[in-house]
Amino acid sequence: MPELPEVEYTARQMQESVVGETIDSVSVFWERTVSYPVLEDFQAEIAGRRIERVRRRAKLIVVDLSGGMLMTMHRRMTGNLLLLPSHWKVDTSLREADPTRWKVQGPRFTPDEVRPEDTDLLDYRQPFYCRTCFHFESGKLLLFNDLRKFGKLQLWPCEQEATLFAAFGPEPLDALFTPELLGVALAGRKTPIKQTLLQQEVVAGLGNIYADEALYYANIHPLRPAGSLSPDELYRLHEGIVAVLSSGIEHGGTSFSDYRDLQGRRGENANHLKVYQHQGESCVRCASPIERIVVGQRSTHFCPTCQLVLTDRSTIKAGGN
DNA sequence: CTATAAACCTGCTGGC
DNA sequence: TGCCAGCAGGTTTATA
Repeated sequence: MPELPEVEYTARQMQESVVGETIDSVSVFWERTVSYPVLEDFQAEIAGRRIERVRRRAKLIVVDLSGGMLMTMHRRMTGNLLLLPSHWKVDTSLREADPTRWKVQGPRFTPDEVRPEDTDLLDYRQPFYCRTCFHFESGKLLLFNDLRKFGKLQLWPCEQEATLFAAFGPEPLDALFTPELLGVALAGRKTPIKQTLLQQEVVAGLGNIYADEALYYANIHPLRPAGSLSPDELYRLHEGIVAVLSSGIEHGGTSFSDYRDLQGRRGENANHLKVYQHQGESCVRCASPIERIVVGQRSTHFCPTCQLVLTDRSTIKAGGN
């Protein structure tokens, strides 16, 4: 679920609220969440380090730590970060009381006393799939929650950064990302544009939701061969990518099911999507029913009228929107 | 190299 | 009501 806007929004919240915190220790409740280095080294190496900066690259949250290390956090499908105030404590009693439930749901967290600022957090008093808990010296807790356990945490020396990010394409919200650069990345590719946009080496950070929305914005059919786009279509697609990602960040991300922000709140961007999960509803531009097909094993939503297959709409005079 | 499928996990939905 | 197959926003790895 978390694509660029959700990761960017959370990284900005972390930059606001956890810079300066020192990590005292890390509790790991699902070992495979830590994918590098081995668990014992991860825990030993990260203890005592101070958080100096939090940023984003592609769909990774990057936490710069004192002493020349960085931690990457990838949320995959259902991963979320949650910051708990210092009067909240972890309760691991379920581990012995109900091992089966513990393995699936993880620990629970409870406040010493309920304070006014806890309003959005009260639902979290039941276990909610916490996989890793960072204990700060201030007493605050940073949780990595992940229902499906696909998310990954890694700790690397800063010198490794270039290698870690080598396979990522351009950042779509960076000024260096232009229609021309997009054209170069897509040139010669015969696979459907929808599939190609999901490849992180082409553009970093797009996922299934925003790829569909960007193609709708640009009036491009998802099955168009990626290398067949005209200069005008590349211009519109570039514009669409920037527009839908910016909108996603502005509205705090898209919360269809699992995504929550650092304070446990939902994002509002689902209210601003035009085609994703709108199959059968009327296109807001032409009123045709939105269709859903499968492209490269992924659900794909589009307007069959606005996004004409294998047609460059720039050649059609004064199109209907 | 491309392309498709399977794997990693749990919860939810829809069909029977 | 109950059970089970199938599906979900991501990425990597294997197989053809």
